[in-house]
Amino acid sequence: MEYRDENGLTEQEFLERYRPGDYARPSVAVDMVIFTARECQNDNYRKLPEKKLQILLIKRGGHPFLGTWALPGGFVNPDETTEQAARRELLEETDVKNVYLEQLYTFSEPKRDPRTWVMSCAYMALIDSKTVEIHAGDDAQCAEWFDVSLTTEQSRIQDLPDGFVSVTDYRLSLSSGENKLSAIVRLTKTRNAQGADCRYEILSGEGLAFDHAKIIAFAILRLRGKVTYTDIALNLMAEHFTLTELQQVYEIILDKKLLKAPFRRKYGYLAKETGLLSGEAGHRPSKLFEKNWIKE
Amino acid sequence: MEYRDENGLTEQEFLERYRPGDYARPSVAVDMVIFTARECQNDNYRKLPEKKLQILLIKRGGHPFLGTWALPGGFVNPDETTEQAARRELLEETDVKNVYLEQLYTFSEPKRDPRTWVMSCAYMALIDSKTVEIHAGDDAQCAEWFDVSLTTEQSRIQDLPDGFVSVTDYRLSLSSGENKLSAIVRLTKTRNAQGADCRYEILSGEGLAFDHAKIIAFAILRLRGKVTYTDIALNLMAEHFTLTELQQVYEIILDKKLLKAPFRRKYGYLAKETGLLSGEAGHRPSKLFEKNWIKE
DNA sequence: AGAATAGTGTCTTTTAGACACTATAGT
DNA sequence: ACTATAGTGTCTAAAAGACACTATTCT
Repeated sequence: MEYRDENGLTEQEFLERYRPGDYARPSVAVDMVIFTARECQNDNYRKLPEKKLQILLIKRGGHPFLGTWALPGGFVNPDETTEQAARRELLEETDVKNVYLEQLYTFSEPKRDPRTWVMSCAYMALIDSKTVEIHAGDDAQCAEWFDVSLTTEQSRIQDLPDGFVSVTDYRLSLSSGENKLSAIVRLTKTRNAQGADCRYEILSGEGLAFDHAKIIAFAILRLRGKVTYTDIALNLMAEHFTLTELQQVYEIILDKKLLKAPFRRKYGYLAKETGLLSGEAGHRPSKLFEKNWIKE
Repeated sequence: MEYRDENGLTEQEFLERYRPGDYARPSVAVDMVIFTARECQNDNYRKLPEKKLQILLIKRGGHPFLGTWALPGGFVNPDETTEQAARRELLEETDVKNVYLEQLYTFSEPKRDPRTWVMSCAYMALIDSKTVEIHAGDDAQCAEWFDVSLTTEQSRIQDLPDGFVSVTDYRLSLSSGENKLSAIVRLTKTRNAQGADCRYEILSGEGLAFDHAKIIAFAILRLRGKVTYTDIALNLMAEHFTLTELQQVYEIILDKKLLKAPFRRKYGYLAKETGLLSGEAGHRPSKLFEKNWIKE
């Protein structure tokens, strides 16, 4: 292109002369909500182990929010995309190289970090619990898997002349042995002629750093939303799995029981028979399947 | 909180002494894909006006990409969220204050802007074409509404031992009178044990600045995905509308014809009767409806 | 034998798709 | 009367929900 601008410069010349201005720039971090579905121990040899939805949190070893728990993450370098930064951090924190990674949302409240202007590009990662090991990172005292649940505490809808406002308070609960964290995250949806809006706020919560309660709630709602119409749940499964295990994963994500027969009719196509059988349980063995990704 | 860190500082003391380090920081911009559904003129007095899906583009008046067309947008200030920045820019560019605004994705390829490290937090805005006026912004020569379409040019799926790779080439076409822009955007989806990935690249394209072809394609695919299971399309409607108009909006978003009766059964609940009737067309008048937002 | 899970059959209800029909204002 | 759209009825096929039934392994 040989256009010249009002100073008579070509693009090449312009770029050679270009100096970044003095505009303020934010730091940009990535924060990761790393989900896994882990089996708990069981007393009864006959019963199947229960599954729990878990996320990885790191205890902060420095200010701010010293002593509280935070999502794994770090700053983005100038030579990488946010996704590359997320993968790099994931590799530092865990030993997992290949995972499902999805960008969620960029949180940009100017005061979300008390130090300075920091935006957070949040990612959701899904990994098979069997392939993970935790590495304690540099700036972390320790990393722990927390059982996580998000339940509706209260929900109100108010009609407007030409729309409505709905306010839902979610309780986010996290627990790992002795450590129990909890927060209330409010989602306010407004819809009328004056526009459409969707706002998250943290009403209360102890023990979680920054706005991470908001990010976790956002991630769970996204996961819940996508699980029924995508194959996203397969990313939480091991190489071989039973249909009951797949159903358990759906149940912990959706936080409700499902009926067996309709579940298998609806989602059975996500699993491909391998000919293998599970065994050594106090009951009939089940077929082992492998992932059958939806091709599109 | 009265925890002290390894230097014996409380959080308060730490923050007072905190100086931002010398880490490189990106500039962060917002770019907006502003959709509207506009009626075209018609020759036959009997026929209904056709609707077109349009987006707003601005002709660049300076380097880089001088003379090409770009999405409206601008840099985020330190005292605002990306969403506030998007609303501010929207108000500068058009006179629209209240719109549906949804964050799409943060594009962060280090070289996406030839000047310097600039991330773009992309937003999608939906507005009723009847309420918009265009203001030419400061740095813009002119702003125009472009008819937009995204069609599949080619699609290939290759099986992997434990998954697949799918490659879809989309043709993005934009036109506004004499101005015709076109680009091919490739979406590569990989899914196997080595991870799950979804990557957009611009294969070819003239006349669109930066990576904006990618952003526009992303926005259209998001809009298409959401229109069938949300009330998002209502944001493109005027205060009063007919069911046929609503169906037209679905058709231009999905880029296919729909049957009338099933459409009305499925989406009729999005419209609330007003008792009003349209008239002065060469055929039977139709009921005028108002928006009936889904409450949840 | 009995417990616990694996896996299937079938009924009902709901929803989607296809198409045909009737209704009505304006020229 | 004719045109183009408005609006409805109905048939079929597919999908979702509920529940009951049979099958199988290990202690």
